Amino acid sequence: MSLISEKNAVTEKTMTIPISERKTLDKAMMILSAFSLERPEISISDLSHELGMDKSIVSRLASSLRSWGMLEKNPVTGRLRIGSSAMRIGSLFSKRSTMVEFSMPLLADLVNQTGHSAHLSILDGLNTLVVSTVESPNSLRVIMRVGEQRDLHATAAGKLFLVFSSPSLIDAAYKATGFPARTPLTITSREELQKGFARIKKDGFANNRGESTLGAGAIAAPVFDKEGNIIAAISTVFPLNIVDAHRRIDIEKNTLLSAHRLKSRLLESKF
Amino acid sequence: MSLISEKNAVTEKTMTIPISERKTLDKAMMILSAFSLERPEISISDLSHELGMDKSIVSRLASSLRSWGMLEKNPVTGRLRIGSSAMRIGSLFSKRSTMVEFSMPLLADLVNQTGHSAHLSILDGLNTLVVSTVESPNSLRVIMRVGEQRDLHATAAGKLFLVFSSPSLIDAAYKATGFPARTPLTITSREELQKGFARIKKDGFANNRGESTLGAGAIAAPVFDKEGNIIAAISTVFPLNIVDAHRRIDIEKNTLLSAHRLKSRLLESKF
DNA sequence: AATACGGTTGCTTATATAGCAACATATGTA
DNA sequence: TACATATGTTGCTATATAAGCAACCGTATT
Repeated sequence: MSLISEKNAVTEKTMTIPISERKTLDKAMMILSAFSLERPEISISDLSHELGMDKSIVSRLASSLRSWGMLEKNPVTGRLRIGSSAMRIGSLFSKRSTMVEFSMPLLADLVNQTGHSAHLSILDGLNTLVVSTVESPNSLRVIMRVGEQRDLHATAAGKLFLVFSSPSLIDAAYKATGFPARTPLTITSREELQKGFARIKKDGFANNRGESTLGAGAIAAPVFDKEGNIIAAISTVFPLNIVDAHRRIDIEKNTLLSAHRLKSRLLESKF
Repeated sequence: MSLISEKNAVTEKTMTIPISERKTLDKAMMILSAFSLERPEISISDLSHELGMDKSIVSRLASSLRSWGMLEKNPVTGRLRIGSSAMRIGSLFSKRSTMVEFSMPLLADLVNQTGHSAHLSILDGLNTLVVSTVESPNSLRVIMRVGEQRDLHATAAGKLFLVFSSPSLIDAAYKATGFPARTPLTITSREELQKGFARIKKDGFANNRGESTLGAGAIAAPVFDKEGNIIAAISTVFPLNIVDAHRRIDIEKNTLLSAHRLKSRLLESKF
């Protein structure tokens, strides 16, 4: 169920791709898509129940996927999990991998300076996609994982994409899902959201104060290519209650600086 | 051609998985596997020629894979490349993603201290697999990419797995492919390779001096879990001609330290 | 304008797969 | 020990599905 809707979501996002008609492949993709950060391991039975496929189908598809290294069996639990080939292939995701590598030391520096976790996101359809993270050594930290998809309307990085990329993006996002409330603080009105855009343009960075997760704040700065298009966003995320106005300014400054540095590093390479 | 052999290689590695009989899925996997760091973008025609499939098949499979976000079209060149879903799914590769995140700031520190690139590898079948890298800001540096697979016999990290994991590993690796020479300096004799193992056990780290790439050296230190099994290796890689004995000792010390720190961080979390 | 090339689509036949049931294996229970 | 339950694998056949061909479209090249 949820998988089918996810698939449709992808289709919606890209807009131009016809509904897939490769049923076998679709089933295999449903299996792969069933895994998530929350559920990294699933048994064949569970898959067959949840996806509404016969056990035998799941078993045979899983066997094929295993032979390709896309899935593997946890030798302890006997359940399926994502395999190394998936990682190897996934790591090829566009030339963006270059950007990920360049961002790593910059994010690490940023984390050292602010004491908070930092991550790099890109625009992926109608969501942001976390492509690189460095965790704060602090025990009190906000955790983000590579591969996570987040809202455009309720995150600092997302707002940057709404502000700095095509104006049709906000239309498309609004039409697709509206702006659902993730917390009581989420800005769910399109007008109110757009009211904040002038400030973001002026400042050159965006804010999030508990709009996505209660108690968590973020400051994000855009990374532009040489044509001035936004290609990514660097965010610093932190618990709101330990960041006062003074620290906030420090975070803003350092996050902006990191974004500029990443831009420079990308420009000086052929990218 | 090469793809079929790669598939067989995977099958050989895991030993227990029957040859896949899902033809449609196999073709889709052949397509996905055709992409690599060297060839991140391929046209449908090229795929159809190289994989010996009809254009129409590749076109339709690619269309399905695109609808799932596993592939995308570069809007500029019109060619296919790996999509965001592949990255999202691939990032789930085992709980090892936890390890990757923990390793990031440690690797960044290591790079700052030594001035050379560092990476984290795991054992993946009969190869090492690079799961995390931080590049040196230095222009003279050895480049490694996440997702790269490397030899057990010709890399510093690989030797660690041969020494510290199951003794059957070296048998399996030798039987499968022998120890092919990657450079004139590669140790291709099993006896000679094993002669070095005592030293590695005593030192607690492994070396590579141009055995994998001429002019490139590496020092790798093992990361153990609480049972004492090797679960990963941290390597520092560098151009041999700019590292004298003194700097080498510095690299050894810092690489070992990073590995110990990663172990500690993993132990203090539930991992 | 003509040609070549890359990509997509319609159609039909051959075949690969879905679904069932039987079997196998592991785990739990009386 | 035997019985019961749950999970995973395999054999079989009807039928849904994909392969292969050719036609077609669009774009670049001459």
